[in-house]
Amino acid sequence: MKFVIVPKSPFNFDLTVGIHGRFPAQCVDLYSNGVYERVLRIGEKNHLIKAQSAGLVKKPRLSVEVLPSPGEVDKKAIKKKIRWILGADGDLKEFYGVGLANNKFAPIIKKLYGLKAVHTPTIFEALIIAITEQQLGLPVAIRLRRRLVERYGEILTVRGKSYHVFPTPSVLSRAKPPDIRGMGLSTKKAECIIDIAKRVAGGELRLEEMRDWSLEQVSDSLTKIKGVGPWTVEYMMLRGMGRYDAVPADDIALRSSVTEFLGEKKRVSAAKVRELLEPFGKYRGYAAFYLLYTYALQKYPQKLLL
DNA sequence: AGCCAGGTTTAAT
DNA sequence: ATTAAACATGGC
Repeated sequence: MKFVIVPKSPFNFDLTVGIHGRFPAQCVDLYSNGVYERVLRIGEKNHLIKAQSAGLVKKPRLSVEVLPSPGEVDKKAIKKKIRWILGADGDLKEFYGVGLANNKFAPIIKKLYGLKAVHTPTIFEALIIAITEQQLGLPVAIRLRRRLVERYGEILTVRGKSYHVFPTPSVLSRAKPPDIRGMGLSTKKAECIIDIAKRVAGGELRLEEMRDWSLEQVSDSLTKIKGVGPWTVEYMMLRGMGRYDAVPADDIALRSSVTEFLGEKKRVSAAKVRELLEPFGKYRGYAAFYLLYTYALQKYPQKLLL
């Protein structure tokens, strides 16, 4: 199946999905030479998505291919999900309005014009990613995550090329802590990941129903799980739910970024991050995302090796 | 060499 | 109430 997506303008496709190509060790979202590829699980079936830009930042158009072609029933769900993971429907107008009026923030927006926040297909995936990224440097965390994906995720082969699929809750629920520990994750993270997978697979934890809960409701509910704290929930809400009112203020990289790019002297506190991003209102999470992206561009200018 | 890098919990002071 | 330790690994 081939079709065209018209994202809300402006949309810089290569900048937006290019973040994935910056960390090739992460093997679920692929980006190289202008082509984005990843496997989506729809129903019980895996489909490879290939997308590339066929337009301009101010007149965005994406050409998309889905392999194997989905049945009639799944077509609509797949199209909707692709728009979601690419951030095609994100509205930057209000965020840019506030940001451009701030002389410290305006250069960041000008440099990243048309960058949208990408999303994980499922909240579960974002939550597992957040746990693996706790406290570790990004390159290390992504390598550990890759081992998890390689061990527990399915493989979809299309036209002779194999693609990794993010593991399902069901498969991860059957993992044993020592196995995950053996991949380099801490025992605590291993237990936490399995615990969450069991709850999701068992239907007790229905993450997808939390999309329109308040920040506080989501946070209160999820931080009851051992190993899930405020940062994990806030980070997950940005990446998995597209909740741009969430700010992972404890994030060391965000604090560093705010310090450097908003002109502070010493590394700012989480409280200071919240204070400085408060003028962005319900788009403060977008401000956090732009700051984190700016930080990553500077810190990881080259592609990272495996 | 040693400390820091995209946290959070638990247990020992 | 504070502090230490736990997961890997490269850069400064």
